[in-house]
Amino acid sequence: MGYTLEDIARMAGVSRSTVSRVLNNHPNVRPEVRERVWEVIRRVGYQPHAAARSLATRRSQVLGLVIPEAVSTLFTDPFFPELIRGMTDACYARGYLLTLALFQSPEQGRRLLHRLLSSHAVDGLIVASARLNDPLIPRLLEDGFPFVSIGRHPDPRVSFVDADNVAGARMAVEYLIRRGHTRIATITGPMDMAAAQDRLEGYRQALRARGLPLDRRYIVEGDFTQEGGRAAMQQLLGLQPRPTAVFAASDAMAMGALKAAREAGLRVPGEVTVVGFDDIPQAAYLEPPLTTVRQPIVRMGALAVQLLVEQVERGAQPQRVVLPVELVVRGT
Amino acid sequence: MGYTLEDIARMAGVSRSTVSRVLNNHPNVRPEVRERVWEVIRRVGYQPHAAARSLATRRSQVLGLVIPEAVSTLFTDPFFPELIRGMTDACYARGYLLTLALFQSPEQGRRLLHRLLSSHAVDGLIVASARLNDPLIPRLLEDGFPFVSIGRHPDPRVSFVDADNVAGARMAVEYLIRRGHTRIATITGPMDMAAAQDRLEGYRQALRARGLPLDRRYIVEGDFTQEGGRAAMQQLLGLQPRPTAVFAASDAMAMGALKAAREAGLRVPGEVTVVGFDDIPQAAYLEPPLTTVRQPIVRMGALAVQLLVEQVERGAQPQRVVLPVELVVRGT
DNA sequence: ACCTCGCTTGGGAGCGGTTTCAATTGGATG
DNA sequence: CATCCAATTGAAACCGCTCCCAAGCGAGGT
Repeated sequence: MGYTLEDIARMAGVSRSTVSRVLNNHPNVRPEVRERVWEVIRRVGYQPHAAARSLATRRSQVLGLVIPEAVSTLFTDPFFPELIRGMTDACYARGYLLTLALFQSPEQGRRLLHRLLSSHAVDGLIVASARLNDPLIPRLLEDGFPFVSIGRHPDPRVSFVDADNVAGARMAVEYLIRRGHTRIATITGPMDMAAAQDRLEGYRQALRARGLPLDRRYIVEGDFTQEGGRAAMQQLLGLQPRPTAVFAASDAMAMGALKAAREAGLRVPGEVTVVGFDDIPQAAYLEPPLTTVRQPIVRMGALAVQLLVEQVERGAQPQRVVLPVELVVRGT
Repeated sequence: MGYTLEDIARMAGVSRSTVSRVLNNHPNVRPEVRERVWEVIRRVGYQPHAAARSLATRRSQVLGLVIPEAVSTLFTDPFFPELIRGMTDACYARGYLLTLALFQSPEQGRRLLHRLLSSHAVDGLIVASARLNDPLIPRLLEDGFPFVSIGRHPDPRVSFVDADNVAGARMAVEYLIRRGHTRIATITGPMDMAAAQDRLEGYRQALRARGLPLDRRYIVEGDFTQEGGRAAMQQLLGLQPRPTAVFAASDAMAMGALKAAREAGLRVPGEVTVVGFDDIPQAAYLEPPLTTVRQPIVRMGALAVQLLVEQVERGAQPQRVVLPVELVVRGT
């Protein structure tokens, strides 16, 4: 606790500069000196002072995870913990730390963001699934600040990592079609989120590909929450003819839909079938177990960190990565 | 982007020192000068360079949230997001940032912790519900490093914030007793966690207080997960006489228990009643809605930050806070 | 034997703040 | 009007690291 470069240098009988070179793997150090210095470093468990190093390198070795207020209500989704797991591991492996920027209001968001950026507290940001019209992203672009978005963004300057939501939704709906359903409804997410748009697009593509009619009334907007799914399902159950299957754009909404169906006295499955999206842990435990679409969330987090670090350290160009998803067929 | 103290000083026609004094609210600055300096600071949106300040003050203004590997499997619980919400807000309000230390293995944990501590990257840590025998806490104590535990710890030198698990469990079991149950079983958490011990203790107290017998076979250890709850319930259902009610020490386990009961062909409620603990969002949506115990998680997070900051900034003595919980009676 | 050149090494100037200390100022006091 | 003291201000040292630059060194070439 409390050694400095100077101390290590003295103990190893060299200068501060040499110890610094050893620490940073500079080539021009005689091997035996290098070893002698490492010896001392290991022995006393020396770690360079983060702030001092940041000050000199103009790098904080910290990344930030931004969760805008618009999605912070979804924060209790298991999506975020998994994302964070993927991100922290990738960060630590590269010598970075991960800090949280959780906004509860636009005002708080603006203030915190300003502080974060202009105090040089973070080298780059990962923005978790903002709404498409969130002012956050234009602002970061304007500032030229390195960031990666989780979830696609139309602007070509934006790096992002996304799951193939279109394909996932298509697979889910095709599955329903193969099971013989023809009156298939969907409960979408908030339509200002890319994931919601893409899942709806996948639904449309699947119907079109099989030549099924597209009934506007069968498309109801939800908000990715259980309660929203329930409300949307109640609306669907009032239709004539009633849909026999529903593709919910999230498992939470699928659970709400199931509840609504049961409350209406319908047998599930039997009179109505529901599939979801996300593969949250509960999905397997529902009665009946939910067929759903699994995204590689941990990988997405890790990849986002990788892209961001490349951007920060080597000024890499914007990259757009879409990862494949997987249909998980269960009881329904 | 990129003003320094020097720049501000020049623009305001004063010296670096004076600007520093203004920023840090030192008393001895003439009011008109102070105002003139603030003027400039606001106009250009100046923020001091975090690393430079840290280097000089020997404070990073960053707190860390440690999630030991033992509980990182529970990370998908809604418990953590809520805790984090409470913590981030409290941090921002005090000018701190929150960084994550998520361990996936003891080895990774040790390394990261060493790096965190000796690089002065964080001023203090909040340790999320470690197991009682986790070597983490003795180590922090030995280093004299400021930290607060979420969940009680026997060592008197440890500051902690905890929910009143004993009372919560007692309330849940008393509720079952009032409903006329006499054969009440419990599914506990891992017994090396304080919360699990305390909830079991509450169960015991309730039975004892009402003069009900304590049947060892009615106490089965789970692991706080849904699957663990299911397995434990299967064991309970094999007993003669079968318990008519079960207190599960977590909602996740309660859900697993419900599933096991249904798989065994039992009516719920009716042939068996289940209550839980935690009040996770799904609890209200179960069929039937789950009676459970709610902890003030957000407040716990905020309070932990407050205690930690007092410890860091004013060297406050260890404090132990236990917050009241609330029984949420639902359908069961 | 002398010179060049490349590899090692150490010295020192920052990086952008805080804080000590001494100098200056202005008002109160005798 | 001279003296003293507190309030205000600026200069400079320092926090611990990186990196530029110049000096020292030995090897290879002539």
